[in-house]
Amino acid sequence: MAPFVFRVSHTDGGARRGVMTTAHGDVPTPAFMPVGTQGAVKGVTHRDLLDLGADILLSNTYHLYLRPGADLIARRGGLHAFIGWSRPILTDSGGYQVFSLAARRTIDEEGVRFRSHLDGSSHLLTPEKAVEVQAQLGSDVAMVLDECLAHPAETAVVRESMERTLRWARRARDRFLRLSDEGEATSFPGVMNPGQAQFGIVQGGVSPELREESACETTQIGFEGYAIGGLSVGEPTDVMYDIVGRTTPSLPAGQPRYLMGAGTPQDLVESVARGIDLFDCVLPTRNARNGQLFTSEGPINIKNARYAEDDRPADPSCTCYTCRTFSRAYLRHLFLAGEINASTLNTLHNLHFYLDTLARIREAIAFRRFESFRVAFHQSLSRRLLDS
RNA sequence: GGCGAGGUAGCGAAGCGGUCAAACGCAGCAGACUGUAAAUCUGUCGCCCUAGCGGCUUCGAAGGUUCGAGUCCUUCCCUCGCCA
Repeated sequence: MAPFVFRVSHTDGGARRGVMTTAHGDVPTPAFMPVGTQGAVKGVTHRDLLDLGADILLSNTYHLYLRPGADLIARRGGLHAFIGWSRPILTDSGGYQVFSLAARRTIDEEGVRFRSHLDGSSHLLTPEKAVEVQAQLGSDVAMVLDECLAHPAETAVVRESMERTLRWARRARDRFLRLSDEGEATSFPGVMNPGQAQFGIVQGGVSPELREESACETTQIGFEGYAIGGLSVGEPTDVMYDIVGRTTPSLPAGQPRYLMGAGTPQDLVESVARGIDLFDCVLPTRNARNGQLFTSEGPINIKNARYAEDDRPADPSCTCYTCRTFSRAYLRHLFLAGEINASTLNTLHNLHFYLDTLARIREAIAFRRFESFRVAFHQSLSRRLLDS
C-alpha cells in the first residue's frame, strides 16, 4: 500500500500547488472535494464526478455509521468498494454534526452522545470510536473527532472546547497508531485501508491566540495533515480570512492544510492565498438544488422571472455540459416544474464551476500568476453587480 | 321540466351576523443556504400609498332585513348530480 505523501511543487506568495498522494491515487492541490455525505453526491452519479474531474470525495462517518452501518460497509470491502468509487475519499468524523445536530446531542469528556436523527436511538461517538469507524470505512483521509462550535461564543467557552478537542485529538491519534500496528489491525475487524492518513483539526473560534495555541498543540501530536475547523459558521468573512491567514503559518509547511466547510468561490481564492490546500463545501451541490448557479460573474437564481425567456447559458463563459447545451429559460422551466433534471444539471454546472476554479488556481500558481488571477477573479464576480 | 347540492382572492378550499382583505394548500414573486436531518427553509402573495392595528374595492348579480351581511331574506343568472 502506497504511503500517504504530500509534496509542494510550487509556491506563489502564500499560495501553494502540490500533490497529495493517497492509497487510491493522487490529488493535485489546491483541491475541492465534493460532498457525498451518505456515499453519494446528491444529484449526480460517480461517472458525472469523474467527467467533471473530481479527484477526491468527502463522506461522513456519523451518517454512514448510523446508516447503513460501518460493519455492513466493512463486510463489503470498505467504502470505496461499497459505493463504487476508486479514487481518494476523505471522511469527516462527525464533528460537524456536533454543531449541526446540537439539539440532539450532549458532550462530555468521553465523547458525544447523539440521539439518532433517523430513529431516535442513542449513540456514543468517542474519539476512539470515530477512528475505528473510519478504519472500517477505509477512507484515505480520516478526520479526528472535534467539537465544531457555533459562532458567537464566549472566549472561556471557546478555550474549553478547543482544549477538549486537543485531548480528543491525542486519544484519536493514539487509537489510530495502535490500529496501524499489525497485530492490533488483525484483531480488529476490518481495517480496510492500511494506507489511511489521519488529519488533526485546529479549533479556537475567532481568537487568533487560541487558534495559534491549538495549531501548535495539534501539530505537536503529529498528523499526516491539518485542518482548520469551526470557521464559516456565521462569522464575518473578513474575520474568517484573518483567522485562516493567522493560522496557516503555525502549521507545518510540508503537510496539507484543509479548510473545513469552505466556502464561497471568493472564500476559496482568499484561502488559497493564505496557504490552504484542501476544501469541501455543500454550497455548490445544495445551492444547485435550491436554484442558485455560481457563475464567473457572480451567483444567479435561476428561479427568477427575469430568466423566463433568457436564451443564454447559465454562464456564457462556462464549458460544462449544462452550459454547452441548455438555456437559462429551460433550466428555469425545469426547476419550476420540479424536474429531477433541474437538480442534476444545476449540480453539474456548480461542481464544474468549483472544480474548474481550482484547476485555474493550480495553473495560476504553477505559472506564478496567482495574484493577478485573484484580482481578475474578484473583479469578474462583481461585474454583474456593477452592471445592474 | 322536477328534485337536490353549490357559486368565496390565479386555482382548490375554509367561513354559518361583528375582531374578514377573508384560515389553509397549491401556483406566483422574492430571499436564505459554507466539514448536508436540506430537491430544504423564510418572507410575500386584492388594489393604492407617506407601508400603517393606513386608504380603497371585494366573497355569482340585483334588491332587502340589520347599528353591522361572505354569513339572514327575495328574485334572477350560472354550474354539477339524480329523476323525467
